[in-house]
Amino acid sequence: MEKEFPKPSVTVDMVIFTILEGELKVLLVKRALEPFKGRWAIPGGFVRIAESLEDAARRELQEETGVKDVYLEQLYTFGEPERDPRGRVITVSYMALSNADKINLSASTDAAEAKWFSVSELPKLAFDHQKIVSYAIKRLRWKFEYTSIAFSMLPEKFTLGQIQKVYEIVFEKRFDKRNFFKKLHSLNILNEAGVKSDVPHRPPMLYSLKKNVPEIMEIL
Amino acid sequence: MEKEFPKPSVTVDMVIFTILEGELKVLLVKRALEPFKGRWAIPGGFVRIAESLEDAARRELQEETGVKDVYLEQLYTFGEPERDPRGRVITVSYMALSNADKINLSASTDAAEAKWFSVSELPKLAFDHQKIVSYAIKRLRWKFEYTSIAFSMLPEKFTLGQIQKVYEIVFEKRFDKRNFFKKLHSLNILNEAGVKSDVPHRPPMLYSLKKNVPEIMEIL
DNA sequence: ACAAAAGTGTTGAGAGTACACCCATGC
DNA sequence: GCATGGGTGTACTCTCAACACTTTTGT
Repeated sequence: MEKEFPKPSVTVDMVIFTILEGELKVLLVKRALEPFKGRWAIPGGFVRIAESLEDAARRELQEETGVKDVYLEQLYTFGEPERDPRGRVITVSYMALSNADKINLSASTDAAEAKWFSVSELPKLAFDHQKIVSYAIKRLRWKFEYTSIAFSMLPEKFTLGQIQKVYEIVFEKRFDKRNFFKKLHSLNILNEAGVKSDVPHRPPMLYSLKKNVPEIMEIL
Repeated sequence: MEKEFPKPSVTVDMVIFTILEGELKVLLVKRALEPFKGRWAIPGGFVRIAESLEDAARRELQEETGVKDVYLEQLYTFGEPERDPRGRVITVSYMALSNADKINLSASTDAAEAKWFSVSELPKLAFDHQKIVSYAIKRLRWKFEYTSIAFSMLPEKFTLGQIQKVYEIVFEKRFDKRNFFKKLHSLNILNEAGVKSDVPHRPPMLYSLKKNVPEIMEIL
C-alpha cells in the first residue's frame, strides 16, 4: 500500500438477455472505433471515478437500452493483461435480464447500432466478449434452476404457459406441463391475477409473483 | 472509449481458509499503516500492471503464507466509491482453501503479524473486509455442497472420518456417518490408499481423490 | 477390560418423472 | 366443428433421512 503503481483502466461490460421470437437473445452493439472497429461487442464502458460498479452498469444499461429497472447481477471480473490491445483494462461483467416489451432500442442514444442476437447465432465478438457471454449463459441457466429470476423476463402478469416457455427456451428442452405446473404451485410463490381473455382458445389464468419471494429456492 | 477517465486503483484481497483446532479459520494480517493502522484485515495488495488478477492473488498468497498450490477462486468485485478512505480502490476478492499442514506462517516475509482467526470470533476488520469474509463463507458452504473442493483442505491421503469432520466444521452441524459414507461411495470419486495404522483404535482405511474429478457434482 | 473411532443395512417419506385426455374459447 | 393452447391425476422410481450395534486396535 506504500507506493503508487501504474493503474489499470476499469470498465463494466454487460450481457443483456431477453426472450424474443421464441429465442434467447443477447444485445450487441457495433463498435464505431478501433480496436475491433465494426465488430460486434457487448455494451459497456468505463467506470467513473465516483460511481459504484453497479451504478456504472445501470448507467450504461440505460444509455444502451433506455431501460431502468431490470434484474442486474455481477458475474465475474476479467483481467488478463492482454485482453484489450489498448492497454491494461480490467472489466467487471454483469448480466441483465429484461422483458423485451420494456425495451426500446431505437431510443438509445449511445450506440450507433444495437441489435438482438440469438445466443445460438452469435457473430464473432470483440475482445474476450465471447468468453463473457458464455460465462453469462452458464450463470443464467444455473440461476434459472435455483432461483426465481426467470420472472424478471416476463410482464407483471403472466400465464403458466409463458413461464414454461421461458424455461424451455433457456434450457433448450421441453418440460412436462403437469410436472412443471405442479412444481410451481408447490413453491407457493404465485398469486392468481385474473384471466387473460383476448386469446383464440380457452382463457388462461394469469398469475403474478408474490412479493418478497426469497431469491434462492430451488425452482426446478 | 474516447477520452481518458481518472483511473481507480485495483487490488486483490483474499480470504484464506483452513481447518485448525477443529474450527474453520481465516488468515488475517495486522495493518502496519494508516488507514486502519493496527486493525486486522484480510491479506491483499495492488495488482501490477502486467500481471493477471489470478497471478496477483497467487503472488500475494505466497508472500503472506509461503504456499503455492492451493485452491483459488475469484469471488466478487467490490467497488463502492467510499470503501477505501484513501481514494477509489476497487478490489477483486478471492478465496483460497488450504490444508493447514502446508502453511508456515512464520516464513512469511510480508506481514508483520499474521494470525488464524476462527470465523466465529473475528475481530473488527478494516475497510469492508467483514463483508468480503461473510461473502466468502457463504460461497464456501455453497461450493462444499455442490463440488469436491473440500478435499483441498485435506492431505493427499485421508480417512472418511476426516472428510466428515471437515464438512461438519464448515456447516456447523453433525452428519450421520452411514449416510455420509454411503453418499461418498456412490459418487465414485475415491480410491483406496492403504490403511492408517498409527492410531489408538481400529485402523481406518485411507482414501485419495481420483484424478480428473469434475468440479461440479452434487456432493451432499 | 476398557476406551475410541471404524465400519456397516434397512425402512419410510417425499420428490421427481413418465404419461393422456377433456375443456373453453375464437374463428 | 375445428384449431389452439389450457388445465388436470396417478403410479413408479429414486433419493434422502432416521436409526444402533459390532469390530479392531492401543493401553
